[in-house]
Amino acid sequence: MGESDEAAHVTARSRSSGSAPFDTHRAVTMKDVAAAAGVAQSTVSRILNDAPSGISVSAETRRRVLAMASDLGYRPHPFARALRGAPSMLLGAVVRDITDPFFAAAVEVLSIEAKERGYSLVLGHAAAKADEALALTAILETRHCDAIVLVGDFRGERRLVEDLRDAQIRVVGLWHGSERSARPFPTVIVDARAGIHAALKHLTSLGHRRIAFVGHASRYVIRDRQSAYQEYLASAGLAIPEGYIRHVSNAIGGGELALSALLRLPQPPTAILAATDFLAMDLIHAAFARGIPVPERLSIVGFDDMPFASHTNPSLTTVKMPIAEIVAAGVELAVGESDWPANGAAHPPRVIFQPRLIVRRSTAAITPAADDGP
Amino acid sequence: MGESDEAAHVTARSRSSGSAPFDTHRAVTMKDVAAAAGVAQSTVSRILNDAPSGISVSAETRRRVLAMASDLGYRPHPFARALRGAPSMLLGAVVRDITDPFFAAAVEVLSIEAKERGYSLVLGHAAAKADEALALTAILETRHCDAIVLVGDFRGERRLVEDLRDAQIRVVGLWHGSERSARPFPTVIVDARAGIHAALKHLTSLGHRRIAFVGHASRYVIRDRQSAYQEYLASAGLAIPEGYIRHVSNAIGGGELALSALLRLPQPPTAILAATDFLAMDLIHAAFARGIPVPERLSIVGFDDMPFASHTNPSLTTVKMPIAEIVAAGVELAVGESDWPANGAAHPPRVIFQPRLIVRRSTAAITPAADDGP
DNA sequence: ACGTGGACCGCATACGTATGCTTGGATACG
DNA sequence: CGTATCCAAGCATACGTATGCGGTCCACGT
Repeated sequence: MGESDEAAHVTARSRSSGSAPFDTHRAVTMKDVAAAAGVAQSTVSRILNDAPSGISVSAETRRRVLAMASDLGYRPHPFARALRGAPSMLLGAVVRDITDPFFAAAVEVLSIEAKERGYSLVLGHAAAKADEALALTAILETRHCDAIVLVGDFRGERRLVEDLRDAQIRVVGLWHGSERSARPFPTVIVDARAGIHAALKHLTSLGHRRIAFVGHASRYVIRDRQSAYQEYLASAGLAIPEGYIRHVSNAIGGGELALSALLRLPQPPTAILAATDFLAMDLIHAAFARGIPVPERLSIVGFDDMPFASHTNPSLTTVKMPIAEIVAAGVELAVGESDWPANGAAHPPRVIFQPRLIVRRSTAAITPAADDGP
Repeated sequence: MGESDEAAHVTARSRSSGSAPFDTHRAVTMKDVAAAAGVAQSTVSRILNDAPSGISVSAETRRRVLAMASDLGYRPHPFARALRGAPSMLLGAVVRDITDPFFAAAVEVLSIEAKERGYSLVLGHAAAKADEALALTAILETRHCDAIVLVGDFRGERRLVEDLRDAQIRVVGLWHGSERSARPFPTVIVDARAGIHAALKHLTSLGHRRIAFVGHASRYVIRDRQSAYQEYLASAGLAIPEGYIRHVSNAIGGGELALSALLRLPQPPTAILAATDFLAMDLIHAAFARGIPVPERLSIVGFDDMPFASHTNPSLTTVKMPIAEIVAAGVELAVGESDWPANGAAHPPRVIFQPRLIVRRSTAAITPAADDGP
């Protein structure tokens, strides 16, 4: 122990020269490279950046500088570059609720998509219950970024949206707003109405007439889905019995809550349209816990086609979000060669993708037994 | 159309003054604030930063400057600050495989934990099949960060680890390495051996004797779990029949592959230890598809306790990773007041957390029927 | 009246990089 | 031999901020 103790002291002393916590003896700069190669810093800069045009450097000098740069392990300092006006190659992402598996999946894709264009992703902060002040912080801190992409619907954060609209930076909203809502900046969305209608058409074609809706009412996106649900059933001439619309939180336990309420109804539904896959999964789990087989006595359809939707038991019939396409289009709008707003269009562009119904095993034709009520 | 067209032209012309894609008419700087308030830029800096000591500014000047700054909407320029040596408040995260739900969950927690300390998260790139060169890129691009945290085991990327060890920046590895492996930088890990042993003890106490292992062999972490599995069964005097260790990819379909191979064995297992919850879930799904009830005829235990583990059907018996604790400890090491390496310790610190067995419904006591083979 | 000190604030510089302008030298051309 | 031309590379500056240092003004003390 004594020996290692001594060694420790030596290490400690040899480290104590700097005030920085990590004793980072100044990274090597262009100046260092220049000095080592015996040229001016500007020359180093030109060589390393392969100056666009109008310059010229002798092959010998170039070789020497490159060798020195490599020897010394020179790395460009991104901040100094950005200070000169170069893009920071940082893409800010403000995500609605990062604990939501659906958004997590979106962020994954976003990360990959950004990478392919040479951008790194900066995760902004947007706590689920963020007050206005907190939301604002998200922008301030994201000011290093070349562009910001919103992941999720932020219509609820009016202040945030306004600040973003007025910000001197490109902003793109993914899943922000509906086809009918205003668009303060370019958005990429999905035609939720069409998706809901497809899901309901599927259920009615299986013979279902008593279809309930379970969702998280405090989110705009969910309200849109609910509207589409009501609209479709109305146009199909089907009544929505009282209590068939259940508002529960989009968290574990929400499904159980909704299901128990629905089962207490005089005429329980034979099918449930869940506003998200997460809720659908929770509903299936709750149903099994009560011994109600899905889909034999209760059909359940979700929305999103989140990563695990194909691996629940039973696998989930759902409406597939074209996540990859949406994110790709968003990134293109954010850091691609989009010509908005310079093209003089009256409104920011809005790209709308069509979702697709994925029929799996959580839905089945209605049976007499089910029709009697579970 | 004609009128809006004209308006469009006006817009286009009024926008065409700058070369920047977004015509960002130069953000307001301290100089602007200074000019507006009739003071020097340095004075503005002092006032806005509430100079630490030894200065003094008249209340009147301070008021005027603050008012001007607010009026003009001044925002500090993070790059310029960082150039002066201030921390960038950026925390780099290099994640093993962002498409893995377990890591996705870890990133979520990491994001929140970083936020609480005022840091933003920068997602580094580490494609699953990244070659050495690509891996290196991850650091270069992360150079803006104050610290880097590795999420996952990177023992396979030797070059990356070496570069990181020599880098002039704090690095922390989460889930990197085992209790016995070398540690090039501080790490926070979990005692996987203890976890595996607890899971196996649970299975043997339920009467299981024929226990298979399914995992993804190309990952170090999984190999550690496999070693622990072999070690325990050996010490318990249980043989591992040939073919009981199945190496499949940690992706959808891997479970089906492993299960079909196991069922073809002369003596199929009565229980399966899956190296990850993801695989366990896939195995359950595959079992149900074949009409094999879990846990009645086949017990399955996972590892990780990923977000959905409690909501599969049946819910998953698994070993719970203390994700929150691990991430918190990691962030503390990365950006907290850790005294390493200045404290002269011979090795970087290594924090080891204990996992905990969570018994749910995917495991059950062995039955005569199961013992006959599924 | 003259020095002294304190309160208040401006000047100048540095951080690392990119780039316009300039300079030195060599070569070519008249 | 003088001048125009071109290549190679250096000088200087700007980006936005933080800070050591120096300067001005006023009040006060002797």
